[in-house]
Amino acid sequence: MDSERPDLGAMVMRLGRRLIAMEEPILERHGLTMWAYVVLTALREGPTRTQAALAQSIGADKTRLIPILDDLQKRGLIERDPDPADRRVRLLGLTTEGQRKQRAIQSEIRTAEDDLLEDAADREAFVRALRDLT
Amino acid sequence: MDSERPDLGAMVMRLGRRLIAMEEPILERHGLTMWAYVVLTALREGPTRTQAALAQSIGADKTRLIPILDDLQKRGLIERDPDPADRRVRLLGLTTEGQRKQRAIQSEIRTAEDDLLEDAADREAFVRALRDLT
DNA sequence: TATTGTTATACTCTATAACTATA
DNA sequence: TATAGTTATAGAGTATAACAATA
Repeated sequence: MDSERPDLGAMVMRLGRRLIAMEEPILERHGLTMWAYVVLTALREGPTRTQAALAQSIGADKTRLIPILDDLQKRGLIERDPDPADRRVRLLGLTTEGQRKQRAIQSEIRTAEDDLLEDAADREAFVRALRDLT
Repeated sequence: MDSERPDLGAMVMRLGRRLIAMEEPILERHGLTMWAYVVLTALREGPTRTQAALAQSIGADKTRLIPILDDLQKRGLIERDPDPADRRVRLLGLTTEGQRKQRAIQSEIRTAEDDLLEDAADREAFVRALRDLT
């Protein structure tokens, strides 16, 4: 391994900030925050049974989720209904409109990512290694 | 490029958090915060002429730097003297002890990073691409 | 008047603790 | 009593604005 390179953490975090800066204008055009998009993307994998489970899966606190879910629900992007079997629990899922929106945003982000990766040799290997590590 | 993968930003940020979690115990053993270590590492590249320039080079606000520099100076890890040619300016550099400390920490971090990268195929390509992108 | 560094203040993000409703 | 969700509050981290020293 190359012995004279910046710390991995520093490089990765710098790239992360760059990617987020790239995504932000896209999200803003769609009127969503980063966390709201993260929620839509997590729900796309499949519906979630409790808000606490969703919070954990995206690395957020359950209390942080609430205003985000309020907004997404108000805008008709998610469903959030009490579980008839245990009315303490809220069943969460994407609406058709929510699915459409998530796909539209992700597609724009993918295009921008591919642009950015153009600069890198070994970009297929980069993405493979990234998947292995996460 | 693989069409069914998580967003690059999500993966990169997740890896970044993992790397930081890995570095934190090392830094704690040395009694330094992440930002203090970032400052030592930036100064290792060579002395800096103004605090504002240092702040910008590490992506921090100049006001955030001040308590960090206060602490590093008090502990004898950096020099911070008014420039005789323009006494508004503080010349910043590592002391011998500061250099020693930075090298010791970086070496420990490198060892831990190499452990973590073991899990990934294509790790040389990964690091190359990461350098290209940052 | 402009610039470097510093201090004081405000703002944003996040987590902790207390509360409501169900079980 | 225990748990899911919610609300209220407090803390950390960060940025903005005002200030002091020097040019």
